Order: sequence, then structure tokens, then C-alpha cells
Amino acid sequence: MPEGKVTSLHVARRAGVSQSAVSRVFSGASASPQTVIKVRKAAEYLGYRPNPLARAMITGKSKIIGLVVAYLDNQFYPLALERLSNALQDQGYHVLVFMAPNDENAVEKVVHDLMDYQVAGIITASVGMTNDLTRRCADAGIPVVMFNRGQDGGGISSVTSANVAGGAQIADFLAAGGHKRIAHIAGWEGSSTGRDRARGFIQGLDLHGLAPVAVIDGHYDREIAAQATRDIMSGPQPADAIFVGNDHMAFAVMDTLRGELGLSVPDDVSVVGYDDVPLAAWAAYDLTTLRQPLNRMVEATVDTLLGQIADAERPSQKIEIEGPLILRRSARTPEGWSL
Amino acid sequence: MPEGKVTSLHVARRAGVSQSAVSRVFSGASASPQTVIKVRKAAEYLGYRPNPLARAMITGKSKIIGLVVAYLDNQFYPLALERLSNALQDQGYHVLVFMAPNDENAVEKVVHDLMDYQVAGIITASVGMTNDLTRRCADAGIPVVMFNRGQDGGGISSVTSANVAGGAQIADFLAAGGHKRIAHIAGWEGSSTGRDRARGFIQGLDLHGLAPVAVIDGHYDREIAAQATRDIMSGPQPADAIFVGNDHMAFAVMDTLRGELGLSVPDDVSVVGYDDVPLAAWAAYDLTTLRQPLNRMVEATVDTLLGQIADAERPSQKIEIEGPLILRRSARTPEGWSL
DNA sequence: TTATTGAATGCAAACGTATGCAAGGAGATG
DNA sequence: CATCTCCTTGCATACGTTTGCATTCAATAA
Repeated sequence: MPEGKVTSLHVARRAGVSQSAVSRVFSGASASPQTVIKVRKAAEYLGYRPNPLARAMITGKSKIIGLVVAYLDNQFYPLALERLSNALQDQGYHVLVFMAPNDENAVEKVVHDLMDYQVAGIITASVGMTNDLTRRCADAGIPVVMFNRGQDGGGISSVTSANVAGGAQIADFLAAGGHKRIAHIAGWEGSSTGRDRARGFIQGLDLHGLAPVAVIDGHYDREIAAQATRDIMSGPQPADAIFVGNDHMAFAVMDTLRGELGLSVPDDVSVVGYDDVPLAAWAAYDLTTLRQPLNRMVEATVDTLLGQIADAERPSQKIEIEGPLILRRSARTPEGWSL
Repeated sequence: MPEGKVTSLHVARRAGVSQSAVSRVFSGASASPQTVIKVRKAAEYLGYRPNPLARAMITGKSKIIGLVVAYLDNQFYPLALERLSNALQDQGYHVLVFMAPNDENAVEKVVHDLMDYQVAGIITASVGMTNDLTRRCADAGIPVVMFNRGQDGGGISSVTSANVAGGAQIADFLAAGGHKRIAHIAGWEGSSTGRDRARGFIQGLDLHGLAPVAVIDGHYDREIAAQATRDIMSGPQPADAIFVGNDHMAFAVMDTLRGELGLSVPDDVSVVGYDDVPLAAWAAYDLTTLRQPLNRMVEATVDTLLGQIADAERPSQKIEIEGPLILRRSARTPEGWSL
């Protein structure tokens, strides 16, 4: 029946050992079995819990992971956040959220905040100016994993799906469906993810002797994607299929095609997305899309990050995870491809 | 051109003052103008930033707000998270995410984690077992604000929209539209939000001499809401209007009505939601819904929480914010109501 | 001029933990 | 039995702040 703050010193006194012993028991250092038992017992009786802040001050590393994120509109990211946070909580870590600002020099502030909190590691997601930010943090010795985005320069880990292969898969699919005028509304060109998907897609089409009738950067933005759709469909070569760089934009494309232009999906135009967010499975869209295996991506992200935290010398990794094409009804399904 | 950790002591030496003086300058305590200038100058030169963890250890309060959240499927919550985090960042706080577990005794763990991190305050959102959790934290002297959920017992602040009034508004709207067989798929009965909307709605209908043909608890779950829709439409009195307890479920209801049952919305059935998440405005749903004013709710939440943090004696408040009914095309719009 | 006030400042002790170091003790080896 | 080795343990210090207390000093009042 203790009350107030109970510290390692209290536990030590009750267990009849030194404060150091208590510390060692709870930080996993070596201690004799009897000491461990005495300490654990006293700790339980007193309701002792090690103070993570004090611990962080000594070791210089908190059990906090900084999650830098720019926007949460795209359903993919909140879901990732949820899974990441759960996975990290299981490992004794917690997620501190940093909203990434848009203006250049506010990155400065975020970097400082991250270091102030002595975060053990950083995950970036959906953030634009990753280059500066990740580089600076990595230079400061903080492990960084870029989630759903890569970077050419070495030294920084990343976890993505196999975007080039994914783009190619979609090219195969649309070509097999007999589409002739294929357009691509791409993910933001500033993101490796967007570039890779576009590259794989165009290369894939090329293998079938096809070339896209249009490639427009949608900037991961609904409104820009909608405008791109209008442009494509009112041009000299209206598309009969559009591959959209992610589901979030694909929904806007479908809305525009059906609601505004009065076209039928997939009878007039096939639409294919990328991500397979839950919304893609809803009846209103029923979107054919390439699934990013969220669970495995999260798992890989956590593994990589914690690995680098445990061993600072561990080299960075660039992990790519393949995902399947999920066939639904927003795109004509070729003969022989099972829905 | 300093490097590594620079502490208040370094600043003190360079400014020719004591370490205490530096502390006072940065913690806002009194200091002479000259001292302030000397310290600021030295600090800037050295790139000094106060260590928030060390500060938290002394004061017992970190600049961290615990956000307890159960799920992020419903678009309303990620958006709230985004806005809350931004608003708190502006005030020098940061959001530490705690995923609320479903099983009873894991609440224990969350409560302990929250206290371990000496969070300055707590915001709960979308979480079921709020009663235990909030009560325990409030008892421990940590300010708590429940976001989008209320609680009967006093002592705990909450910010919601005017749910009873909102339910009534929707009743008026559907009655004015000439609907005769009105059903309600309610928010989870375990949440004040769900109960209040249902109550306001039923009372509102009553004023028009109407009574719902069915009231089913949808538990804020798509699948349960879909099943409720089937039940309602296959019953003896198929509804000609359904008020759904939030947008998230309303989308499932519309999917079921249109995709599965082949009915037209709003020609066969009017559907009204609650929240006005961005998705509600998308062409595929175009959902008539009662808007929860997210920005104002966030503002009120932050104000209330920081207020209670600044002054522990401040009494708890229960804030209700009214929201407008947003007319779109998922429900028949009565004569004279402008779309 | 002297007494009084009040602000500004430095000193030193916390806060709760981790950890290098030296001492102790048990077991193994010769 | 003596020597060596290795594992435990306690002591003491460090981490970077805040804050109570005592001191200094200038400014005001008498």
C-alpha cells in the first residue's frame, strides 16, 4: 500500500540491496538469481516502475520513436500509423508524432525537436522533403527508416513495396485487357515511389509494344488528379485505361469519370490504383489495385529500425516487398485472369 | 562551431553567469535584461537547446500529451489526430500515441505507460473503455479531455458536437422530406455520442408524430451496419430513410443498399450520416450529413487541456459545439431547403 | 546618512536512473 | 593449500535541469 512516486531506491531498501542492484535487475544486466527474486518481489509489492525519462537522460536514448508524417488524408497512412504504433508498443516503444511542415525552414524545427527528445529512431512517412530531414538525422547518429519511400543516396534504410515490378504488373494487366490508349496519372515525381511505379509501368507497356498516351504528375492530390483526368479525357486521345499512382487519387479519378464526365468504369475506361486501402474494396469503388502488403511492410520497418537501434553499426537496408494485383471491377479483367 | 551536447553549463560559462541564470532565462523566471541578452547570445552561438527530458524529470511534467486512440479506420479520427498534433506542436507540446487495447486488463498497461512518461495531459478519442481509463488518470491528477465522447460522471472534460440537437435536426430534415418509414442505425450504445444522437433523433421524430421503424446498434462497424441494413430492408417495414450514427457506417449502408440490394439512393431510400468527413463530399457517396466542426472541436480540446494543465484547480468543462446539416444528394431534399 | 525593500544572482541540493570501479566471494586449477 | 578467474555487489558519480535559500547590490524611503 505505497503511494506517490516509488523509486529504485525504495525498492532497494525493501529488498535489502543497493540501488545499483535494482537498476541492474530492471535493465537486464547480470545479477544473481536470488537478487533478482528479492528485487522483483519488492518491486511488485511497492508497485515500482522504472522511470523512462530518467533512464533516457542517462543513456541518451529514450524508448520513443519519432514518426514524421505530412498528411493523413490518404487512408494508407493512418493505417500504417496504427500498425506501427501497435508493433512498437509491443516492443516497449512509443510513437511521438511530428507533423512535417511544408515550408522549408520549419524542417529545422522538426529536426531539433526530434533530437531534443532523444528519440531512439525515426520513421518517415508521406513526407515530402525527406532528403534534408533524413540526412540530418542520420548524420546525427539516429537510425532512420523511410516508410513507403526510398532514396537514392545510400546510408538510409527504406521499406517500400516493389514499385517497379508493381508498375510492370499493371502494365501487363492492362495490355492483356486489350486496352490501346493507356494513360498514367503518376504519384508525385519528387517521391521515389511515384517515379518507380511510373518507370516500371512504362517499361512494362513497352514490352507489349505500347506507350502511354499521357503521363501526368498527380502530386498525390485529389484535385490535381481530377484535373488530370479531365485533361486526358478531353484530349485528342481519350484514354481507355488509366493507371493511377495510388488509390487515394484513383478515387478522385473515378469520381470525375463517372460523376462529372458521365463515363462508365470500366466499360468506357478502366481504372487501376495502387495500395489497396480498405476503401478500395468498398462497393462504391471496387477498385482493381496493386496491394501494398501493409503488415509486412510494417513488420520490416520495425525490424529494421530496432535492429539499427540495437546495433549502430548495422548497415542500412533497402527492403522491397512484392504485392499482388487485386482484381476487382474498376478495370476490365482479361480472359483467363480470375477475378 | 560547437559540437556534441551543449548544456546550460556551457552557455553559462560563455555568458559569464551561473548555470542557474541560464535556466531562469529559458524557463521564463525573472532575470535582468542584460543577463537575458548575454545568455541568449551565448546560447545562440553555441546552439543550445534546453533538454526537455531533464526538465521533465525535475518538474514531473513533460511537454508530452498522451493521445489514446482505439482505431483509425474512421477518417474522422486521423484528421483529428493531424489537427490536434499540429495545434499542440504550435504550443510546444507533442503527441505520444497510445493505441488502446481491447481487452480489459491491458488498459492497466496503458494507464501505467501514460504515467511513466509523465504526460502533461491526455486526450482520448474513439476509445471504448474510457470510463476506467479516464477516471484513473484524472484521479492521478493528470488533466484529461475526452474528444468526441462525453461521460456522465463529473470531473472530466469533454468536447463533442451538440449531438442531441444534431439528431433532432436530422429528424426535422427527414420529416420535412416526407419520409414515413424512418430507421436509425445508431452509434455504439456504449458511447455517449451514439446515445445522444439517437435520443435527439427519436425525440425529434416524436415532435412530428413519427417513430422510427427500427433502431439498431451499429457499433460504429461497417459490417454490423451492413447487416443492420439488410435486416431493416428485408423486414416487414422497409425503411424509406435511414439515419446512420456516423459517416463511416453510412458509407457501408449506402454500399449495401446500392450494390447488394439494388436500391437507389435517395430515390428508394434516403441516407443521412453524421460527421461530414471529407469522403462524404466525394461524388461516389455525396452524403447528406451533419457536420462536426472539426477545427473548432480541436481548438476547444487544446484550449481546455492546456488550461487545465496551466491551472490544476480549473474545473472540468463539457463543451458542445453545434454543427450544420450539410445537404447533399444521398437524401431527398425537402421543398424550400436549399441544397 | 542610514535603514529598508526588492530584484537579481549564485550555490547547492534535488529528480531517478545507469555505470565505471574496486572489493568481495565462490569456484576451479595446480 | 595457494593462486587465479570470474561473477556479484555496493559505492560514488554523472546525466541536465529546476528551485529553495542566502547573498549581493542598487534604489527608494525616512
